[in-house]
Amino acid sequence: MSRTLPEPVVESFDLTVILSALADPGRRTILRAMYEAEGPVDCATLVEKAGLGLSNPTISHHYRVLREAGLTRTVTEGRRRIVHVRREEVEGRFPGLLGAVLSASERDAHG
Amino acid sequence: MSRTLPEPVVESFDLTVILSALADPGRRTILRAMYEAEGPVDCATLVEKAGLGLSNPTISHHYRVLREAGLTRTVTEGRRRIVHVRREEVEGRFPGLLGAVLSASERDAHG
DNA sequence: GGTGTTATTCGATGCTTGTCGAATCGTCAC
DNA sequence: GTGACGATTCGACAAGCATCGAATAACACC
Repeated sequence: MSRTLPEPVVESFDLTVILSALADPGRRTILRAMYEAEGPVDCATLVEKAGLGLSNPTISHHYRVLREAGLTRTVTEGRRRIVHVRREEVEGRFPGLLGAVLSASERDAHG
Repeated sequence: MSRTLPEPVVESFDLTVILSALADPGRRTILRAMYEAEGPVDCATLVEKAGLGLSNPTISHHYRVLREAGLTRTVTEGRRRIVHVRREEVEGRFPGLLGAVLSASERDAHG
């Protein structure tokens, strides 16, 4: 069976939590890779694509932070985790925020 | 004499530092008050306007974080500190970012 | 110079965070 | 079942951060 991991509803998004999540360069790299991939991707592929030199526990931790902030959705699919960015919801709640941060992340030297 | 307190040049802005600075609700409140005030304001007036219940050392610390991130400029003027947001510079480096965060901050329950 | 004002620095404290190794869990394939 | 795989959880650690009270600094004004 596939199930969606715990995540906040859009009404309870907290800007402090979201910005804290975005304040980490590793998480921004993950998020950008997820954003550029069109449609859902599994974690392993994404991590490889992002190419950050972090251990699995750390990456798993970052996925959780992003998800609990409301930025991403994770669905279990067999032993994979399929992830994607909750674009419309984030955009509806905080218009322009995600786009601005991600394009800023491209310009920034450290991602 | 009036002098400008240490601040980074726009080329060395670091997105991680900027987002970390923006991730604190107190700092966002200060920044929003500074942004809404047209033209430079002194710290005392601004703090009163912002109305956050924090001690002076803490507020001073927040001013410093904002300044060292490159978001604000502080100029000493007698015993006052005149502050303002470095709008054009931030906008030139990370377009849309500041506006998105500040308008998000207005929508957010916790600032 | 002495005094009050404005803001910073110092030192301490408690909390949070990023990171990892080891152990664990759920799932698929054989 | 047994093993391998993908990912999470647990426990720990060092680093960073927000906060405050007390002390300090810079300045204006009489």
